[in-house]
Amino acid sequence: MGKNSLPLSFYQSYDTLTLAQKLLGCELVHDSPDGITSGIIVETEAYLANDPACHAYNRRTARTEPMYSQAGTIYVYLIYGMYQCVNVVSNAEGIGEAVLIRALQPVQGIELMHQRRSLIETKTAKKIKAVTVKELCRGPGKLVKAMGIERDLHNNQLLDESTLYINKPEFLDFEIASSVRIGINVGVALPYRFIIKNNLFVSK
DNA sequence: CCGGTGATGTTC
DNA sequence: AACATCACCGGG
Repeated sequence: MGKNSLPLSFYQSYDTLTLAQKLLGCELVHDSPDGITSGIIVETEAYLANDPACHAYNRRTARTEPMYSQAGTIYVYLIYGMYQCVNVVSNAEGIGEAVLIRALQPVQGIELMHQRRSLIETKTAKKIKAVTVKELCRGPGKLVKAMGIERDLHNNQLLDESTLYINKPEFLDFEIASSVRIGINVGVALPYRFIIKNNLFVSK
């Protein structure tokens, strides 16, 4: 928390495709009761209002309503019954767009991230094999688990008095590469995925 | 490869 | 009320 965190005006200053790139190199921080965890954002995807892969595409419902609120709002959703993903809402109020955070390079609270990732919530709660630091936040479901992001953050804002916020860029000198997005069936040709080129913490 | 898992949106 | 869909992950 403090002077390094991005103000709402930052999220409001760019269109969604630009914001998805501007967030690369910034530090996502979660100040939870268990401790602080954080990581550099190394991979994002943009979801636009005219984009069939976007949850808010031709839909304005209870679930997608936060996507229509002001930029800097947090959109968390359940996917495949088991995993949560976190998005930064973008663009003006009334336009349903967001940026999905897909991978982090862990910085703070790495031990806590390991603890959170070490169990899966099956009936048996059996242990999964040990993960390396590189694997801790490599994927949208994994990073939400490692960061301890819960559904209660949904529809909150990324203010510095929030428990979840984003700091100004830690990395400044890098190249951005773009590609098609992962795991979707529509809008497959759109090059709306952005990564820090040559970063080892990007997902496959 | 393939199945687990449950909310959501759409259709009937 | 029933069904198809899904911005994922881990086991094999």
